[in-house]
Amino acid sequence: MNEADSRQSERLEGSGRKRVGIREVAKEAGVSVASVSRTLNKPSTVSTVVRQRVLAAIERLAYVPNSAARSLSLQRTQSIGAIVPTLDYSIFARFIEAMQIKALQSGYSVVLSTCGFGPDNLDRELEQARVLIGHGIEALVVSGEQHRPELYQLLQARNIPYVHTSIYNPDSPHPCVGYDNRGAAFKATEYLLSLGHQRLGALVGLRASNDRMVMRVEGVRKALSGRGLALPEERIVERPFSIGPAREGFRELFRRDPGITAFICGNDVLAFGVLLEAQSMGLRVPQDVSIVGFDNLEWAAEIVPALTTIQVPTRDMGSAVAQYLIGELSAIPVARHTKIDVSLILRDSTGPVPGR
Amino acid sequence: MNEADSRQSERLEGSGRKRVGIREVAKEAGVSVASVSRTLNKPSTVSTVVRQRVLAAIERLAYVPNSAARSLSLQRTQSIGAIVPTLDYSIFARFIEAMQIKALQSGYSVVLSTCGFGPDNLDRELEQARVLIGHGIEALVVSGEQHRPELYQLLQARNIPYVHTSIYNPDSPHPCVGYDNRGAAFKATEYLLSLGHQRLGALVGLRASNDRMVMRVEGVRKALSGRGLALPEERIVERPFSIGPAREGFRELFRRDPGITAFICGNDVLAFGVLLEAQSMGLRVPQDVSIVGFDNLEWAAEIVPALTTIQVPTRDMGSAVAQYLIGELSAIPVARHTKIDVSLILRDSTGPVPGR
DNA sequence: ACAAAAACTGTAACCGGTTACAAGATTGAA
DNA sequence: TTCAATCTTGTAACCGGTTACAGTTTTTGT
Repeated sequence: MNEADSRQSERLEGSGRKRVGIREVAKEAGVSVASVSRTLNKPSTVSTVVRQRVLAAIERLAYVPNSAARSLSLQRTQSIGAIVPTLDYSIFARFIEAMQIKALQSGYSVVLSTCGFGPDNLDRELEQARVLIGHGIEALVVSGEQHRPELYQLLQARNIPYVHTSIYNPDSPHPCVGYDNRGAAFKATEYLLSLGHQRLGALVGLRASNDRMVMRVEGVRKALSGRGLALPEERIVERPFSIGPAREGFRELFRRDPGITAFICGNDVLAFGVLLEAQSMGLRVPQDVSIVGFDNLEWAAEIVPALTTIQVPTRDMGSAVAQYLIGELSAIPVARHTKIDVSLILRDSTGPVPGR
Repeated sequence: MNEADSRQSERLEGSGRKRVGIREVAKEAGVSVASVSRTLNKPSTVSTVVRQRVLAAIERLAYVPNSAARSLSLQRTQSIGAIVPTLDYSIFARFIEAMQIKALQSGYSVVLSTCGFGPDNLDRELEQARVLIGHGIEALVVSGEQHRPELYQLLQARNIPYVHTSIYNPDSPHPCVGYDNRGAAFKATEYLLSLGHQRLGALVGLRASNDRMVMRVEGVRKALSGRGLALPEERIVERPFSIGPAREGFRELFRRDPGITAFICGNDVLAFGVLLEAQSMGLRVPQDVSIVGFDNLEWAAEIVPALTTIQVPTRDMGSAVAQYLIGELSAIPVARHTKIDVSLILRDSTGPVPGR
């Protein structure tokens, strides 16, 4: 046994004394292990005298049950997995936070992973899911509805409940708790159309690895086609979700078509980049160009001009996801598809089309 | 057995088929369970032919090891707990994300909890720690160095390694990975002093439940007292970390003392609120008032004027924390106190004191 | 007072991995 | 060719809880 091993086992055993298990407690209290277990889990099935002797013994020995043994025996780990693209975006952070708080109320912990926004996100997601399943999660939540088929195989083979989130698709065979991305983008576009805009540009995330972006573009197109208009691919630019790339993306869109009067953005960060770059190019917002974001981040109301955007109640979504999964796990009937309502927040970054 | 139980056990058993364990894999591959276990854990001790048959069987049966059983056998859960005030602040989100990614490289998962910024955060932290320990975390990271004594008792009784983070205190008996809050605030204040400012105001978070804020105020005071100046309590206002309260906090500070020429803020969100409110009151930044933030959030460089602030490499801190804890767990010698360097980023929200 | 029912308690098997130990196979040297 | 050293492999005990089942005691009903 080398030094590392000995320090290791020292930690495990806890300063020399032998680790106390349920058998030691039973002996100390002069009862059987079953009585100890019952005292802890179903106190009502045990006589007062036994219960008190057990509790005293537990106290005396500073006994703490081993959760791995309990999990193994019960075949439940009391933990839920979550995979999101990143935590470094308020929407997801709030979502996870709300979900974690809700889960805790039912005694579940949340085990977290991120898969990024990159082109390999589906593979990374699958990989993370393997790790999480290996860690014994009882349920899993993933973003969007585009996933590797192997993911579903893994989950279904083990009968692990899961949900798609950030999207709402009542026609999907998969359960989901989310909002209607298409509808939200449709609504925003309708509003721009009502202001007279006809030539829109879109700055979105990487659609190849983000189905929400695909749906939002579809929503824009649906609204446009209702008026005989269109959003050609050359007026769509994809950029990562940060300000620098967004500014550059705006220049690219403007270069391709300086006649665009309204920019619809994949999220508020992109919108902020567009706003900054437009302003630094001397364009007035909203007099010269209108800008619409998505997510309603905290600062969206505060920047100048305040951003017109889509409000998404992410915290509610997090709670609802936890509730759905816990419902599934406790065999409480829950709706397979839950719609979270979003709303269009009108602020100062949008205005009538110029020259009207 | 009621309906709920039957649905429950149906899930556990997996659509009729018996759950595959290591014994099923062994049978499928025509080897012993030991060989399967060895193929997974010490492939070099197993012949190529056996290894391949085992891997094929694992593939065929879509076998995933049961982590509870593994934990029980090895006496380790391969998970690390983390408690942060909130995820809904980029600094913490990035920290957790980096930590999670680093931990994963060594096969550890991160189990997450939040305790808020409120006055009860220490109690909530303790409560969350209990849950996490109950979940079998092998190590724990907490923010700051102010914690309930019971927390340390819990951890020490079980020999669970832990770190303080977001602070650096080489004199503490507790290990930490963080930055020097006092020093950072000192540096920022020195800079303001060099610009001729003498009358500073501070808008910070709730100090009663946030020792980082206490230290930052100390840093400011230390720099001031070096020049025979002071920061009286009436020029300190505490507000929650969001824009609305920050704006209101600025008004309060301004009301108490309209002669303040520089505002040093507990973080960038507070600084942004101050900036917005100052501007909306007709004050020019930095000609009339200077503003300094803390954290260097993504948009700090982009707002107008760009924010002078303290840059904190939170991702590095997250990695370092994971590394420290994993080092402790593997009995690899690691420094007990790790300092993360921060730097003052000079931008446009600070300028010479007016009238000079 | 006595039988039946209810309440309580204990024994031992089980959950699904890991690994000490023993046994069998292979290699290499003499 | 033979025997020891080395490499592979398998068996079965263990990790620390839970709980079915059986046995014992107490309560209840008549």
